[in-house]
Amino acid sequence: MAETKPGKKSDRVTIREVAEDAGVSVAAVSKVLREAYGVSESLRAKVRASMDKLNYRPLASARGMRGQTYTLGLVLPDIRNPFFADILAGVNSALERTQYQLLMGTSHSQGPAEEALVEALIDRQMDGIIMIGTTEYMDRLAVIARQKPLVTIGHHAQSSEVFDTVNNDDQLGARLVVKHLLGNGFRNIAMLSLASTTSTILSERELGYRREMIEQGVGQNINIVRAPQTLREVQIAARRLLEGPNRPEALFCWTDFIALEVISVATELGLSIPDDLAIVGYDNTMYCDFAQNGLTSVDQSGELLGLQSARLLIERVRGRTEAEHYVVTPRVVARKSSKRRN
Amino acid sequence: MAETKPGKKSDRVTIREVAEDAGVSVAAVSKVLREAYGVSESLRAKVRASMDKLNYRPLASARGMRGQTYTLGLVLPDIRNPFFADILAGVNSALERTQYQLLMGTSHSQGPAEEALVEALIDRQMDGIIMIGTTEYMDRLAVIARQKPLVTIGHHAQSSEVFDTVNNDDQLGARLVVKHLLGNGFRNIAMLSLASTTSTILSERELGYRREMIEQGVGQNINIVRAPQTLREVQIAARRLLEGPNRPEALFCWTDFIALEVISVATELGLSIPDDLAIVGYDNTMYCDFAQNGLTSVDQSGELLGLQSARLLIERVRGRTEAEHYVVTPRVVARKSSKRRN
DNA sequence: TGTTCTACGTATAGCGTTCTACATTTTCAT
DNA sequence: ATGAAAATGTAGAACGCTATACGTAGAACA
Repeated sequence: MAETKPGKKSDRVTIREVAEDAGVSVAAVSKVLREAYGVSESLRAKVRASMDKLNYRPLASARGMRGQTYTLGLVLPDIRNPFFADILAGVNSALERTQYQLLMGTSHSQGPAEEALVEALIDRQMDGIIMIGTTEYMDRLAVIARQKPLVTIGHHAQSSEVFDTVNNDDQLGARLVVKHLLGNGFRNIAMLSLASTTSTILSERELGYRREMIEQGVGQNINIVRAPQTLREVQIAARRLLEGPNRPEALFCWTDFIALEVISVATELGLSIPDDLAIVGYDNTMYCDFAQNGLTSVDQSGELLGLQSARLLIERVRGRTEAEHYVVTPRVVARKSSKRRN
Repeated sequence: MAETKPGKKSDRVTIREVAEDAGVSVAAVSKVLREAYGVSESLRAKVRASMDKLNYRPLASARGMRGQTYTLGLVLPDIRNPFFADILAGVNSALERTQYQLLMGTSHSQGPAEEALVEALIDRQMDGIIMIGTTEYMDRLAVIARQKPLVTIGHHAQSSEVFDTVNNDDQLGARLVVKHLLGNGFRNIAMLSLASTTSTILSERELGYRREMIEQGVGQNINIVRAPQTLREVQIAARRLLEGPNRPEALFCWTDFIALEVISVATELGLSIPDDLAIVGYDNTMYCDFAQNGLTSVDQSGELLGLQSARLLIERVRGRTEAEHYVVTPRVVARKSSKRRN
């Protein structure tokens, strides 16, 4: 085993060597690889044997020059949000027995970074792209969709003709929360939302909250506080809300992660949960279940969302062109943080 | 704007078109792209202008066929552990102003999946790879390192000649925890570790815990419980430990995430923290700071680890061949969960 | 005035696949 | 038997870059 120039000249097995070993043409091997039409069972077996024997693995870049790379890209706004782990689990399980591989990138919730990341994924020849909680505008998404198959998760664009969407019914989710809280005796319900001009899921939730509050006759209590993404800002907003006059009896937070932060602030202020303040989150992530949190939350089944998005994306990669829109029905999972007042 | 066959024929600008627009050769454009030697200032300006004008972006796959892809791969064992978000932030900030792009994949803490993922990254022509908390054996890592520049985070292999490592001093970290707990009046200190045969960081921590316990004269209290990765198993192990005879006064958990789970179990059992049970985690993730957790933890500065690993990896990609090993000194961040007993 | 460098550009052969076009063989009605 | 159609295989031109090898000026030196 002569040591070559370190880290340079790779001893990779190529399709040509497989072909020689199997005594067939390169084209034949390629056909086997792609499971293309026109290969006899015996030829396939021969080639497969050679591939195994030589431990051959096709080079994705080379494949990408002509066809697919069998790589799907996932854009994540924020790796800190544990909900995304659920989605990811779903995506990965959908991809398990396929030859597709998932590669992710994070955009840190920032617009320009997200755009750059998507471009990077396109430059790297992803066969398709899944975008979670994107902040891009509709026209930008259309531009992306023109270049690569696209599925969004957590972005309401059911009218889109050019890409697929996967969502839960956010408006219903918010309505369920209001109903649940009212049913437990909380009437002065505020909502802690995100200061974003482009989040369609937030506007759906706000809409649901507003409508349900009005329909249930507590419209006068509507109070939406919008804070920026950062934990510090959320903390400030929560503190102001909880220390100010007319403190709400219950607070509906736009994501579990934020709700946990609010629990922390409330605890520090000496408030008792849920007696002084009920708290409800969204996503029903695993942290909700911890006894010290006991957080009531809306379950939108992240794993299912991930699974469906992967399924839709692969369909698109395989050639489907009409848009599909998948919607999950959310449900409230009640825990300590919103137990009936005594 | 004639609509081509949807999603197929891309209208990507190629290097050839840039060359034509700028009135130079393809080779010249390539040189500008790679910042290679032998380009005059005027030519560079001309080419740059054309690239901007045509909105040219090189195709990574094509570049990869001959040279670099300017893509780095990151292998994550488990996206749920919030500590990895800190590392990632460091890596990304190191890559910010470079032309390198980071792509991640998760292996769900499973050996075979991790190996497959690394192969997938190699097949996709990553210029280099960062592996976090790998469970691979040394010889496998050497095989990987022979194919691509490699840096590990959270894997003690300071003797490695073929890849770089980035770590905190885990043995010291464990010692500091024991010292801290003893200083706060807890003498019966148990350790909740991971059932893994390959984790070098765990064996380092166990070693540090053992040694410090002995050196401090409480060697008779040494008690290491090893649980598998899953939350359910951890819950069972924790419950057994806390309900059994000779319940420890303090429990040192191998990662914050697990410590939070233990807090949950202890709370459910009606134990008061820290009076009945002190708890210490590792990694000092953001959840430690939440008032409902107030978790004492060991800070190993994930962001710094990430930053350094990216720096080392790029150095390697650029040609360095001697191994480097970076070590961070950990420190205990004390919070409510280990306050002095009264 | 040569001669030798140095700086700057270009032509072009790959890199490892895919896929179209075509050639050959086999199958199947008639 | 006889075509026609189906099945199976191959050759070879791309794909968009990189990098080697080489050409050509002008500068520097003797």
